[in-house]
Amino acid sequence: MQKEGLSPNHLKKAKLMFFYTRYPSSNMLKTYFSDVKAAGPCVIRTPEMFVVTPLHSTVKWGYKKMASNDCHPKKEFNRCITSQLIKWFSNFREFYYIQMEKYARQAINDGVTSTEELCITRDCELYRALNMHYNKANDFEVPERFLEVAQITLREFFNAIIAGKDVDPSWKKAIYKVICKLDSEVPEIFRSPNCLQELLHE
DNA sequence: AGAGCCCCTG
DNA sequence: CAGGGGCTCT
Repeated sequence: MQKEGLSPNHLKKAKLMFFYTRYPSSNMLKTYFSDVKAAGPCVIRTPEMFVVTPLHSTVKWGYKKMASNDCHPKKEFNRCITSQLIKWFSNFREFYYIQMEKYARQAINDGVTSTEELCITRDCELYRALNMHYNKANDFEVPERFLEVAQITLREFFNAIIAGKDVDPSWKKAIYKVICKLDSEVPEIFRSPNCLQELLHE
């Protein structure tokens, strides 16, 4: 019997999925986490349902109105789950990009001048940091494609910094725009509720 | 309005 | 990772 809400295993699964997709759509997430269920009616603790006093923000009033017109605990639950998954990937990206920038600056400080010198291999420091974060148990075979994307990302940061683009507060936006195009298909196995067992035991 | 993303915090 | 504010786009 699967417990309600997102479990530690779901988190682990999400992290492995990050190796394929950095920017999953909410619809995609819904299909890959369709096994997440609500335990029962009205157990969902969303901000909408907590709002009782209209003494504060108008935004909360809007939520309350929404809840009264459309009070479907199930839908509220799914909405909540989806946004939590979206949040997870947002956090994943944050870590990812922070590592990339750090490593790129470090390379520059170390005297690297050519982007050709920056390669992501399975034994390099950056890869180990990423693997430690998304695949801590190291029981999953990280797809080669991820290494390519990571390398592209690293070089993107490197070139931007070398070109002095980091003086612009929003200089990373351009990089994000490039990276979001590099998502690959997530293997079908991930749709299975028991994908972790299937993935890690082969 | 609502969904998302990012940034900064804790 | 979760919270919360700010900004964008639909």
